[in-house]
Amino acid sequence: MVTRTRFDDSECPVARSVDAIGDWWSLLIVRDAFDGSRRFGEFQRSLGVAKNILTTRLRTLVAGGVLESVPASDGSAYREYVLTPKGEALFPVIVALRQWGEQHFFGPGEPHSELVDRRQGQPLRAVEVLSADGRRLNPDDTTVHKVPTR
Amino acid sequence: MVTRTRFDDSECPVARSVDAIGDWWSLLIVRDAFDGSRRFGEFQRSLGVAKNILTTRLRTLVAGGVLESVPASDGSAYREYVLTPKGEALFPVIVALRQWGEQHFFGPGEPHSELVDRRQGQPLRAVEVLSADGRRLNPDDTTVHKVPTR
DNA sequence: CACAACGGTTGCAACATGCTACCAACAAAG
DNA sequence: CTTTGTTGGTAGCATGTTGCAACCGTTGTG
Repeated sequence: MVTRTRFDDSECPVARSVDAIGDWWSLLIVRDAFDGSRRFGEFQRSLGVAKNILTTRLRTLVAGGVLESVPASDGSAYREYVLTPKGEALFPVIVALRQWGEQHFFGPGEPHSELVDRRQGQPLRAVEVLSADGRRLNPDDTTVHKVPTR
Repeated sequence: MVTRTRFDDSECPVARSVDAIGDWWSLLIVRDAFDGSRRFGEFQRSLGVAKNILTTRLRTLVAGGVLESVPASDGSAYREYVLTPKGEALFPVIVALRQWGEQHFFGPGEPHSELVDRRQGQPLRAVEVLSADGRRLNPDDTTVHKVPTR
């Protein structure tokens, strides 16, 4: 086969997550959904993606339980795509990716969109990995317990 | 053109991050690097990826400053691939993805690999998004400041 | 020196991506 | 109610990318 390799049966949660999202477009769709996009046309204009691609990605995300297709909120006969709780749980992933990008791909004065705390208008604190008792962990402070392949 | 669309000039940091990583294989390579893999063959066996794919992905990651190619630590003439500081900064992204996967893609008793605190052997605390003053933020508590497109 | 392991490269065939054109259902204006 | 524009797609095509398998030089090993 030459289809893209699937990871949905991996015992590694990272692999399954990656598989469920599907591709980068899907992740940017989720980003836009966090940012308030709901309609097909909104996603299309914001992303500049071809409509057939957007169609398949939205379908995949709905099938994967990340998005949900609901009747439009303005009473029209169209439909809208909104995040499910499972989709909303991707928030830390998107924020972490955003912060990584901010730190490494923009020059000091280079403008970029910014995610801020709505209540105070302040940028967010950097996402951290913490131990059960609250210590800040670096990669070296952790280790992976592999499950025996049986 | 039919090349995959690039996002490296987007003003959105999420898009640039996504573009820099390249594809899912690359992310899994980074995951394995956090898990201690260093050699070409280690990545290849762990991922089961075709060698030509692995070759190009490693090259892309090195070019993007995520990995670095260094002389092998065992004194042999081979080379190894290790994370740069920029690559290590992806740690929260991987952990967040892992936790999302754990929560949504495994049955209660289904076995999966697990990332634990090395010192105490305990699973990690869930990654959270916090405001500057430490409040836990949900997606609705935040808003994106878009930069004018000029 | 022989032989295996390592780290690739090359050449396909199949699939995915992206573009453009097309189209049906809906909405708004007249 | 008819015209016109918007919304949300589908269909077809050219090209790019993926994955497999075969091959190959270099390095380590007995």
